[in-house]
Amino acid sequence: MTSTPSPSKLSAPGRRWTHSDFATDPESLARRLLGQRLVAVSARGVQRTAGIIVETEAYLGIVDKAAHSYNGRRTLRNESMWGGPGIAYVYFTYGMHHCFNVVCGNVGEPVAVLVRALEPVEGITLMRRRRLANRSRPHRPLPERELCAGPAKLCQALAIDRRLDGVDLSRSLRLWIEHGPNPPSNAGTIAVTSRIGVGYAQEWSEAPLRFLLVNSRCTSR
DNA sequence: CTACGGATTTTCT
DNA sequence: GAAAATCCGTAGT
Repeated sequence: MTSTPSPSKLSAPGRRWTHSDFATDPESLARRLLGQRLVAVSARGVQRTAGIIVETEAYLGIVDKAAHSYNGRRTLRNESMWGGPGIAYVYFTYGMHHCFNVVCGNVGEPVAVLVRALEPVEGITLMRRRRLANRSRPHRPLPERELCAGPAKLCQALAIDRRLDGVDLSRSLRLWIEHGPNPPSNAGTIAVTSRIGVGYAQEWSEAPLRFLLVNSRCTSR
């Protein structure tokens, strides 16, 4: 009976990602995050929202003109990019939006993966309420597939903001990743394209660093 | 379905 | 002072 491997030691659904799971290069992590579950708990610990990650982008750090840490740029805003594997990097942009990244790589290496879209799984009613707040009326009905179909949309739906910048995803009670029902070897269903919204990055704007689950209806485009 | 312009304010030059 | 890892509403195909 001891010779039977326990599935829970591999990637059992629901098991939380640990520190070492994040310690890999951004391209590998961007692929491996697809199919995994992002879970957020409200500040008072009551409301829980979650979704399956269906779209990611890798940001390669010092060499990557599209990365906030390009050329070693280190400021108050992007300090979390140096926090090491498993740290959340949440930034504010365009005067009104938040985006959520998972820092990875080696300790002190400013590389990360932007989570761009989720398939909603838990707390869908709450997600819809949050997404409809602060919108001009009248508005058209908001289909479930659009609740988290974009990096700022998912932050709104899961109430991720700068208060979660710098938290440790392997230890936080507010934000973490759980192993999804599918193993990372779902490579056949992954499409790769250039990254969105980084036209300023010249030759790096075309790099194939965006990853999507082809069969998902919840991606950003 | 695609295309475009405005919103809105932090952040860094 | 300018840009920003975006989104939404409107207009058109």
